[in-house]
Amino acid sequence: MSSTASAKAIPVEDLGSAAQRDRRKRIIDATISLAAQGGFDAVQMRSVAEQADVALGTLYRYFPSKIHLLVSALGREFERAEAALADSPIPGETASERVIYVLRATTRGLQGNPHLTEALTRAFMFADSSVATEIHAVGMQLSSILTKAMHPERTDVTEDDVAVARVIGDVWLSSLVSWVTGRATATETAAHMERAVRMLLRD
Amino acid sequence: MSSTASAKAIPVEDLGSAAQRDRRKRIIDATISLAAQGGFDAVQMRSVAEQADVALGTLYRYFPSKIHLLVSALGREFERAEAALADSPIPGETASERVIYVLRATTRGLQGNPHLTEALTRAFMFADSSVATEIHAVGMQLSSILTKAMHPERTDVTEDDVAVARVIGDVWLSSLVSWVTGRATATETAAHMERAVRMLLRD
DNA sequence: GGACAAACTGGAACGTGTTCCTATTATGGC
DNA sequence: GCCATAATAGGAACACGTTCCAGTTTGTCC
Repeated sequence: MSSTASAKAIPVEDLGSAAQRDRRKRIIDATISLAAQGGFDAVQMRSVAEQADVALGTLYRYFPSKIHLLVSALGREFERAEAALADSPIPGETASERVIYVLRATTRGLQGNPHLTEALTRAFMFADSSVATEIHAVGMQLSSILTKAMHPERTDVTEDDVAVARVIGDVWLSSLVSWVTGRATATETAAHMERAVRMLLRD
Repeated sequence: MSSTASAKAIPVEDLGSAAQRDRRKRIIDATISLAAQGGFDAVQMRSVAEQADVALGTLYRYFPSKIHLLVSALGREFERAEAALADSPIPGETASERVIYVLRATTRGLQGNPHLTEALTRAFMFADSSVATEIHAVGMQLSSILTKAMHPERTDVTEDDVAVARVIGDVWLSSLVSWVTGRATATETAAHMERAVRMLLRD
């Protein structure tokens, strides 16, 4: 895994035929399935290609590296989480209560699938600038989830809100890394995150 | 790079002979030299062994994986930074001013050597529980640097101080990752960190 | 100094991410 | 339907982290 994979991934929009969109979907399905089963190490490019019923070269045409592949999978998982949260209003009287609720819900989802979380988190932390597009998408999703939890009614957010959301995101990521790498328990992780949120959103 | 390197590194204290301490030093020297030159990818185990004038098997006896090696190098760099800061009192009237000073100084040091920083940061983020000992040491160093900046006079620190220091450390790490992976400029990184510190230490 | 164990050397070998090449198959324009 | 082009299949080949082994050197105890 060199960190200098230079080629770009094929954007989803450029996938002309239905067969191509289907291949792409099969590839990400295979990725998530393998990751959920055995984590980062189990997502082997040959296995993904085989399970997606696609040649190795084709896999690399769609995703120029294992990291691109996993970060794209992360994006899809985030979309799911965002959609699930949008279904019902977020409970909680204050911003910090709502943010903690969202973090708990999301983290619970992640911790229910430790291998998958490990694989996706590792990929995210290892990604370099060649994955900037995919990373940026994920960052926007996270920021959107958090600012929505802070101010469910507002559609515009202040610069300060974004800054707070970014710090919370930072803490969340660091905690996630500590957890997936076995340096902290789920309980410790949750406690640390909630403490940080209360420090940042004193309401 | 499998994430399941199981063996333990040889603790420094267990290195009996002077020849062994010297080998260990040569290995870390070579690691830092290669990392400073070409980053994570340039730290190739064969190159490190060759430059340290040591057989590949011996390198693996001292450091059971590339990650252990780089995290140990990070520890040595942190020791240097901590010693440099201990030399003179930290300027600044308030805790946040002093913390920002320390972060600026440290970050400047890191950004003066982007390849080295990239290599060490990547390794830190990728480390799993088999590197827990080394990681813990680095975490303690960082925490100590930050709490000292917050309260230069005090020798005891409260639980709250440690929690704040941990959050600042989280933000610092995330920012560092954004920077080394080319997703944020040095200026953006610095601004984000300082903003976070002011949010956390309102003094 | 000799005998034994531990450490070291040099290098082969293996796994997995990545690249590359050729033959075959789908796709779109006429 | 037919051709030109692109996309895919299948698989060899390469790079680097890691493991392993046979032989040699170093260190320790008597």
